[in-house]
Amino acid sequence: MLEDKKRYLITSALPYVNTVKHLGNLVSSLLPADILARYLRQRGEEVLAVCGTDDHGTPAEVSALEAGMPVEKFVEQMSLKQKDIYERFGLSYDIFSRTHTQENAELTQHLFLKLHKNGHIKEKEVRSLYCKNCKRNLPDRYVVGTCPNCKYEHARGDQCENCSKVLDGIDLINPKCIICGESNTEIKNENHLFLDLGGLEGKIKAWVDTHKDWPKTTSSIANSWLKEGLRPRSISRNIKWGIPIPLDGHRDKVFYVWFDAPIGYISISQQWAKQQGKPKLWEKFWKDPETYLINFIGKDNVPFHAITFPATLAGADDGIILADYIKAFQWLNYERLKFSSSQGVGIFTDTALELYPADYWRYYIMKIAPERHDTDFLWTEFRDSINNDLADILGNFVHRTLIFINNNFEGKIPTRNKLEKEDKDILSSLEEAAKNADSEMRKLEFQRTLLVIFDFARECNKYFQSKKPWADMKSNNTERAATTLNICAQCSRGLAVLLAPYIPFSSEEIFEQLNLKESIHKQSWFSVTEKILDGHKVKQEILPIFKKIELEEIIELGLKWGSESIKEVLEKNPNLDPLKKKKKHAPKKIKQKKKVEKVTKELISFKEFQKLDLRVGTIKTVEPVKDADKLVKIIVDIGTEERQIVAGIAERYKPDELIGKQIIVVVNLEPAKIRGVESNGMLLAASADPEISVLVPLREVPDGSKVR
RNA sequence: AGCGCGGUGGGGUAGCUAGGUUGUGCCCACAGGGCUCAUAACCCUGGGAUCGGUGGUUCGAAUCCACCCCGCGCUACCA
Repeated sequence: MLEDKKRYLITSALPYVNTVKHLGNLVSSLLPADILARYLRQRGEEVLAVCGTDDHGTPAEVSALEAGMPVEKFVEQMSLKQKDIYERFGLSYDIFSRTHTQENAELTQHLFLKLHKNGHIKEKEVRSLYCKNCKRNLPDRYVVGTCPNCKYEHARGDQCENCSKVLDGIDLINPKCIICGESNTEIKNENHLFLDLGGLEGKIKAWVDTHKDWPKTTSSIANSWLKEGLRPRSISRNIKWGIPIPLDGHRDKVFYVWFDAPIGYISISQQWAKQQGKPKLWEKFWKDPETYLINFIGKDNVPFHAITFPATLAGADDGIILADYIKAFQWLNYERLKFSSSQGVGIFTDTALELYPADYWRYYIMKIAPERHDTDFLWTEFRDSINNDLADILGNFVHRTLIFINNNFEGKIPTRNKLEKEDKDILSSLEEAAKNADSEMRKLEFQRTLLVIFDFARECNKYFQSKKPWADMKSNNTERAATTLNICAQCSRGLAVLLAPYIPFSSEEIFEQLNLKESIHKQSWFSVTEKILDGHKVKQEILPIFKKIELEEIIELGLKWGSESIKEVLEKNPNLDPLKKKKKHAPKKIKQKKKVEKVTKELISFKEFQKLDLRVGTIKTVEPVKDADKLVKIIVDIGTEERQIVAGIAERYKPDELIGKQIIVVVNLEPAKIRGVESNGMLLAASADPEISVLVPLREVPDGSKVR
C-alpha cells in the first residue's frame, strides 16, 4: 500500500547484461515499474524511476568470450541494445544506465569501506577449485565429478542429481571443469571477504517486521531466510571483470556482482542528478525518510532485496534509506515451460517488438502478471485478449462513438441535454472506476486495476447499446442522441486517461482521434471525469486503433516458437494446420520406396511425453538369448545402475558393433519377460524393416543423461 | 530432503487473513436470442464445477485444523 509521501523513488531489478531479456523479465520488474511511475506522474507526484543493466560477473565475461569481443566493449554494446528495446516498449525511466560506471565503482567501494570500518566485514579462508587450463576459479556449477555420497560419477558441484545431496565443488571426487571438459584442477586456498549478515540480523528483522503489507511472495521468502539465521556471505571474487576491492590483501580481486548490482540503483540516481546539473539532488531521494522507495523484482531476487542489500546499507550506516515496499512477482511461464534465455525458450523482447506493437505486449503481460502465483503466456490467450479487450471492448467503443459523431453531428461534440437515470449512472460509473482503479493502483495491484478499467469499458458499450442513439436519429430525437454521444465522448477520454500508464501509445492515439490538443501524458489523473467542450471538433478520419490478430497468424507463430495452446487448437481443427494445407496444394510427392506410416497418431500433451523417462546409457555386454534368433540380452550402464534389457536386434547387429556404444533407453518401462529373460527397459531404434537403426546420441554425454 | 507459493466449471482468474443462505463473482470458449451506430462488432439469456484427495473441528467450510497427492520455485559464490 503506497503511503502518502513527499516523493517516490522506483527501481526495477537491473536486467543482467549478457542477453536480450524475455517477456518474463519485462513483466516482473521493468514494466510494472514503468506503469507505477506513469501513474504517479499523472497524479502530479515527484517521481524518480531508475534502471540500468547489471554489467559485472562471470556470465558477462563468458558471453563476451563467445562473441569474441573484449568484455568492456561487449557489455557496453549489449547495454545500449537493451536500452533501445526498452525505449521502444515505452518504458519511461528518468534514467537508464548501467553498473559499470565510475559512480558505481566509487559508491560500492565507499560503502564497502564503511562496512569494513563498522566491523561487518569478515575474512575467511576459502578452499575453491581452480582450473589450470582455463585459468579460472570454478564456481560449483561449473564442476562435475563423482559424488562422495552415492558415488554417482556425474554429480554437479552444487548438488548431486542422483542422490540430491547438496554438495560443495571441492568435495567431488575426480572433479572436471565443465568449460574445457578437462580434469586439470587444483584446490586453492584463498582469503575471501564476507559480509557478516549475522551481526545485522536484528536490524533486518526489525525492518522486515514493520512491513506487514508486502506481498506474500516477498515476506515469506524474507522470513524463511531470517528463520534459518543469517550466515556470512562471500562478497569477493577472484576474477578480473568487476569493481576492484580497495583493501590491502584483496586488491587483485573484485566484488561479487550481487554486491555492486543493487548499489547501482543509487549510483544511477547519482548520474541522473549530475545530468540535472545538481549533483547533490540524488540525496533528496535516497537520504530523506520522506521518500517512498519501491523495488520491483522477480521472486528469485527477494533474498538480495530483502536481506543482503538492506544489510549492506544498514551496516554501512551512511544515511541511505531502505525500501518501503518490495513488489516481488512470481514467474511468467511460456506455454507451461520456463522462459529460458540459455535454452531460447519463450519470446524475447526484441522479437516481440518485431511482431506486434508494444501496447499489445504491455497489455497482455500485465493482464496475466504473476502477482500471486506463476502464470502462463499462451499464444491463444494473447490473441483473445488483444482481440476481445483491446479491439472489441475498448477500441470499438471509441470507434463507434467517433464515427457516430462524424456521421451525425458533423464531427462536433454534441451538446448535452437533460440527463436520464442511465446517463447519470454511467457518469457515476466513470467516477467510481477512477476511484477504484486508483485504490487498486495504490495497493500495487496491477491486474485488478486493469480489471476495474475494463469493466467500465464494458459498461460503456452497454450504455451505448441501451440508449440506441441510432434509433433516436431515425425518429428525429436528435437531442437525446446528442446527450448520449456527448457522454460517450467523455467516457472515451476518461478511458484513455485511465489506461495511459498501461498502454501509453494507444491512449495517445485516442487523444489524437478526439483531436485533443494536449498530450495524454500531460493529463492529470484527476481529469478522468473531465468533459470535452461542446462543439469541439474531433478528427475526421477515424481508423480502428487496434488491429485484430488473425488465427492463422497466431498459429504460425505458435508453431514457429513452440506452443502447447496452439497444438490444442490444431487438434480440434486439423484443417487449420498450415503444414497440412501445404500438403494439399503441393504436387504429389514422388512415391517413397516404403510406405511411411502416417506420422500423426494422436496428439499427446507435453506432460504425457514427460512421463517417459529416457536416458542415455552405454552398452556393456551383449549376449544372444537362448532359442531366439532375433533377441539379444544387453547390459547397459545408465549412470545410476546397470540394466538388463532384451532387444530384437540380433539379426542386424553383431555384439562388437554394440559394445561400448551409447544408446537411448526407456528406463521406466514396466519390466517384462521375453523368452524367459527379464527385460527392464527398452532401447530406441528406428524400424525400417528389414533394417533396424539403433539411435545413438550424436555427441558423447554422461550415462544417465535425460533425453527430451 | 527442507522451506515457500499454488491446485476453484473446457481454459483463465477472484473469493480464503476475520467460516454463514443451494459452490458466489468476473473474463474467455460454447449454445440460443436481440440489435445494426461500430473493427462479423455490441447487448441479453442459457448449459456446464465432487472449490486437488481423505479425515477432523462446527449448527454450518472453497474458507479453520491434520495428513496425503500433484505443479512450480528457492536452498546462499548460478545475478
